[in-house]
Amino acid sequence: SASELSLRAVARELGMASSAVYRYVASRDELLTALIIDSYDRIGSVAERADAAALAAGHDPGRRLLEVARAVRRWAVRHRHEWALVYGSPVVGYAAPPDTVEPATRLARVIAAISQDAVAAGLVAAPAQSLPEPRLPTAGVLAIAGGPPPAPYEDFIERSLTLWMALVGAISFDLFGHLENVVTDHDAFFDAALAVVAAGVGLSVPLGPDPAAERPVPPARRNRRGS
Amino acid sequence: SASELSLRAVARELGMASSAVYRYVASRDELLTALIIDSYDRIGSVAERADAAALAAGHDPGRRLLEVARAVRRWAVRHRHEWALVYGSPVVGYAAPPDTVEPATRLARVIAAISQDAVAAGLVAAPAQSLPEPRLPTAGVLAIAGGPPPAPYEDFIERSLTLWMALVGAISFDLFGHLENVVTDHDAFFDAALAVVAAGVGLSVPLGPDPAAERPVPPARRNRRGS
DNA sequence: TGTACATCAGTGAACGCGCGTTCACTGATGTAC
DNA sequence: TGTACATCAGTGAACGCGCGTTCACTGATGTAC
Repeated sequence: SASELSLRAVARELGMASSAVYRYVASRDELLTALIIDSYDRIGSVAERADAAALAAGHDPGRRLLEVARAVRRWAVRHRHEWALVYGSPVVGYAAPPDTVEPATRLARVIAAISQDAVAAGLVAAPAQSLPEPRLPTAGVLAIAGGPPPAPYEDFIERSLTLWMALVGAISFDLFGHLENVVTDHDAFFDAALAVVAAGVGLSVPLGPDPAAERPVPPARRNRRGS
Repeated sequence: SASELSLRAVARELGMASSAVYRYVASRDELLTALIIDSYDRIGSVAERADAAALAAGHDPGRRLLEVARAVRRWAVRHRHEWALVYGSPVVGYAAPPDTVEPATRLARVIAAISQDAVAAGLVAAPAQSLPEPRLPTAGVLAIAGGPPPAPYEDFIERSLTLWMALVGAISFDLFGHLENVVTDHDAFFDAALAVVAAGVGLSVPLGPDPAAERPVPPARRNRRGS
């Protein structure tokens, strides 16, 4: 997908000469970095907004996770190139600079927050088998999580990270074509896979008749300023 | 990674003129197809051999899954480009022909066989919450699985597919750099994540002190023909 | 209000590079008699 | 065993293309007096 993201292709998309791009970035690598940061930020903000909406609607952590996962997947389906840019094969000559790290964590933070809320609310089954010592998150991740989780959830950061990883993995797996001729309904399978992984983490994700169908489609509002 | 797999790059690697490659393939796309099929086949055969060895050693399904997952991951780490070729971002102008489908299923078949053996051996906890109807695998997948699974494991194919998807996802996530500065020990986290997902599927994967360490390293055998 | 000059966004031609693909060719190996 | 010819694996020059990058440029907008 790197060729769709060439400097000349971006210039073309913007309707300018390729040389004009150098007014804004110093090189192709800098352009790539800008595109990567922008994509991570968009994904992060989609996740944050979906969770905020679910929270405002009074949903429990399981349902929040489902809503966030669906929102991120919807974005990925609509922005395949950007998704592949950040979560697909690394671009060959390119090494992501440190500026990309923070935006990349935004999605993970949303998942982590939902997980922590679930633990705090007593909704998470204590793990049947705790992951063995030693604990694996780096100091940086541990700091973000606000220190090690309370017993008997000592390994809960590892479980949260697994959830995050599986979410990204499920979206990529489908987007990159590996569910073609494997599964009949990609949306339904995504929900199911999320529920399976979440169960492994100890979280319960609502299944079955699409919860989105619970709320009837609102009538078209033609005039947002109308009473 | 497509640029490392250009026709000219492959010719260079082989020490021949780029035009000589046309003696063997008709176009770049055909070369790509050959490389993809070869990679899928290697991955499949690594998985099959690892499972056969684990089976011969008398291991239970959980341990077999762990051994297969580790073997596939080890291969992926050593053949990053080939892994990215099949499981990374799709190559832009390229559509995989039907010949690639069968080799692509080999890894999935190994995972499915382990899952089925686990169910048959009564080692799988009946799911707390069954995935809702309708069933999602395509007719082709159902045929390979030997028909719908017995109650109360009706949704077991979906669960198996989730395991397969998460395995690929975990390997890619690490390989593509998303665990950098997230986790201290990538090997240990991989095992842990596998165990978490497997738990969601109902399978128990052995954890803790590396089971590979149980068997002492055999003394070097210099002469395989010796008594 | 008008003039002179600086700033700034964008142009278009040109460069060298690696790519996929073609084409006429070469030289070694195999087969026929 | 020796000669004549076909087959076959691989060569190397050439093509047109899209790429990243440079450079001197143009014309519109803003500022100083």
